[in-house]
Amino acid sequence: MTLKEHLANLLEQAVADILPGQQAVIELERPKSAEHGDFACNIAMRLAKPLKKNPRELAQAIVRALPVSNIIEKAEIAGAGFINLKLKPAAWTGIVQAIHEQGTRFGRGNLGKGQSVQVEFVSANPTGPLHVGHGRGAAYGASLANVLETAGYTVTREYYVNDAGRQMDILALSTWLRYLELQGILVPFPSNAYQGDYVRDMARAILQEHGDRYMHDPSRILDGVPARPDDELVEGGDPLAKAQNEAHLDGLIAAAKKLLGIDYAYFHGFVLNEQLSDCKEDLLEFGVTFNEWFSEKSLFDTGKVAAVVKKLEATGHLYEQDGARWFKATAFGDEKDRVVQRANGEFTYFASDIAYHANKFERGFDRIIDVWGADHHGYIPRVKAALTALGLDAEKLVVSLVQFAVLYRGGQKVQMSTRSGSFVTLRELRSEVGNDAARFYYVLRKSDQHLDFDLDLAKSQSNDNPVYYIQYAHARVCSVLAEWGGDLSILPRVDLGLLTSPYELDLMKRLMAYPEILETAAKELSPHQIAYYLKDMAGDLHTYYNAEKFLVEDEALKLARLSLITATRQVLSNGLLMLGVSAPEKM
RNA sequence: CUGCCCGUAGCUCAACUGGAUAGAGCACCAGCCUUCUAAGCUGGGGGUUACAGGUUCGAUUCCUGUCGGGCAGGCCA
Repeated sequence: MTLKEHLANLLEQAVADILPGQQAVIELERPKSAEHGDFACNIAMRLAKPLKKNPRELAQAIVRALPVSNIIEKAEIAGAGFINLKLKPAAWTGIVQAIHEQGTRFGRGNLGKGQSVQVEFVSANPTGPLHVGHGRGAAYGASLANVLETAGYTVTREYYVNDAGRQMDILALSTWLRYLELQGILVPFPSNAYQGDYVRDMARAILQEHGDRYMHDPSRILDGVPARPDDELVEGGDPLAKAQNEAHLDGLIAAAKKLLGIDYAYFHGFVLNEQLSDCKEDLLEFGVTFNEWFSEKSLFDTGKVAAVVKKLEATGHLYEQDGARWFKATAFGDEKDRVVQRANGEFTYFASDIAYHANKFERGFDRIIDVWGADHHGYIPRVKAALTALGLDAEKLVVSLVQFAVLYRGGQKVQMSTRSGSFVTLRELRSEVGNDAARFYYVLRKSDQHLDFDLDLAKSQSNDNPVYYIQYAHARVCSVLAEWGGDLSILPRVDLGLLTSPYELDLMKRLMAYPEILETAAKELSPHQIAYYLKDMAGDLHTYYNAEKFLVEDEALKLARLSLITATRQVLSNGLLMLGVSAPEKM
C-alpha cells in the first residue's frame, strides 16, 4: 500500500465514523504551496452540499475522527474547508527503499489490469522519407505505448502500411519516369508526382540492376493521356486545372500499367519495399519499434474490404447514388454521407479504413488508440459512425491527434511541403540535433498543441537545453558514486532516518510522485507530463547537490545521502527510458 | 460560410481534468567554482489566464457570445 492510499484509508474511516453509510471518494492532492501541507483533501467541501452542512465544521469533525497515525504530524483546516495533512519526515524514507527494491520496475502500476491495448501510430504512406511531422507522431506514439505498458496494459504497437491505392501508383510512376529520364527519354515530369531526389535514386538502382529492360517507345507513353494543364493555373488554385492535372497523372499511371504490363508490379513492389525498409530503419535508429506492420493491401487481397462493405449493405447502411455507393454516416452523427465505393467500382480509402478498424476489433483489443495527424480530425466521426453501424462499440476507439511540428532555425520558420520535396526529413533532424534531443523535444509539448521546434536550442549543449539538464543530473549522480567507489549493494539497507533537510524531503516527495505521474500520463495519454516531471526532479537534484556535500566524513550520513541520490538516479533513468532518451553516465 | 482545436509573463510552455496566493525555462538584472562535473546553483523584477457574460463555496479549466490564429469540409490519401 502506498503512502497516499494509507492516508486515503484513514480519511475514509473518519468519514465513515461520523457519517455512517455515507459513500465518500477520497481525493488527495499535492498542494502547490508548502504552507498547505503535504497532502490536501477536499472531501469536506464535496460532502457539504448534499448534506447541507458547513464545510469547515464538517472538516473539523473529520479531523477529530481521524484515526491516530504515526506518520501524520498535523492535520489542519484551511480555506473553504480543505483538510491539510502535514507528515513527519520519517513518512518519506520508505520510498527510497521501495525504489532500491524495485529498480527498473519502480513506477509500474496496475491501472490497465492487464487489458490489451493497441496503439497504432506513424502509419505514414511509404511514398518517401519520413519527415519531421511523422517524427512527432513516432516519438509520441512510442512514449505513449511505453507509458501504457508501465501502467499495466498489454500493448501492441502497430504501423498501418498504406501499400494499396493511388499514392503508391504515383510513386511507381514517378520512379519509372525518372528511369526513362536517365536514359534520355524526357517525358515532362508531372508537377503532382513525387519530386524528391530519393525517386531518382531508386530509378538509378533499377537501371543499374536491370539495364534498359523497362524502356518503352517514348511516342507511346503519352498516347491517350489527357493533356497537362498550364502549371500556373494549377498553382493558382484553379479547380478545373487541378482536376485536369490529376487526370493527366492518372492517364500516365494507366499508360505505365499498360506498357509495362507485368513489369509494373515489379516497379510497384520495388518502390514499396525500398521505402518501407528505409522507414523501418529510420524508426529503429530513432528507438521506435513495432510489433506489427499491417498491410492495407492484405485487406483487399483477403476480401476483407469487400466483405465489410457487403455487411454494411446487408444491414441497410448503404445506398446508391450517381453510380457510387454511399455510407449513411449522417445516421450516426457525421456531417455528410460518405462514399465507400466509387462509380468506377474502386473502393475508397475510407472503405479499407473501415475494414482495418473492424479487423482491430476482431483481434479483440480492449482498447484501440489511433495516433493521427491533426489534419485528419474530420475523419473521426465517419470511422466511428461506420463502427457503430457494424454493431461495434465505437467507444473502444480513441483517436489521439498530434498537431504539426514547425521547425525554427535562426529564429526563422523552416518551410516545408511534401510533394515539392522541400521537406526536412526525420533523418536530417536526427543527425542535426541527435536522437535524444529529438525524442525529448517532440514529447515536451502536449500532443494536441502546436509544437515550435527550435533547432538551435535542441542542438545547443548549454543550460538552455532541458534534455541535457536532465541527463546531467543522472551523470552527476554516477560521477559522485564513481568518486565514492564503494559497494552499491549496501545502499538499499542503510539507515535513512538522517535524511531530514528540506532538500532531502523535497527530493523524496518528488520520487514518491513518480507512480502517480505515470498513472496520470497513462489516463490522459500524455507522456509530456513525464518530461516535465523529470525536469523538476533534475532541478531538485541539482539544488541538493549545490546545497549539500554528499561525500561527507560522517559515514552514516554519507551512506544515507548516497542511497537517496542512487534512488533518484534510478527514477531518472526509468523516466528517460520511457521517453526513449538515453541516461548517460558521463557528460 | 460550417465544424473541430487553440488563445496563459516579452518568448516557448505547464498547471494533478473544478481547488487555495496561476507555475517553470529562456531572455533581463545581481551574486556563487582552491570543493562530489558551473551542461550547475541562489536571489530579483515581470499576469485583468484574448474579451464580455453565465453556472457555484471556488473557473485557466465547464456553458453562451465576440475577437484573433490553426486545421478540416473530395467518387484524394
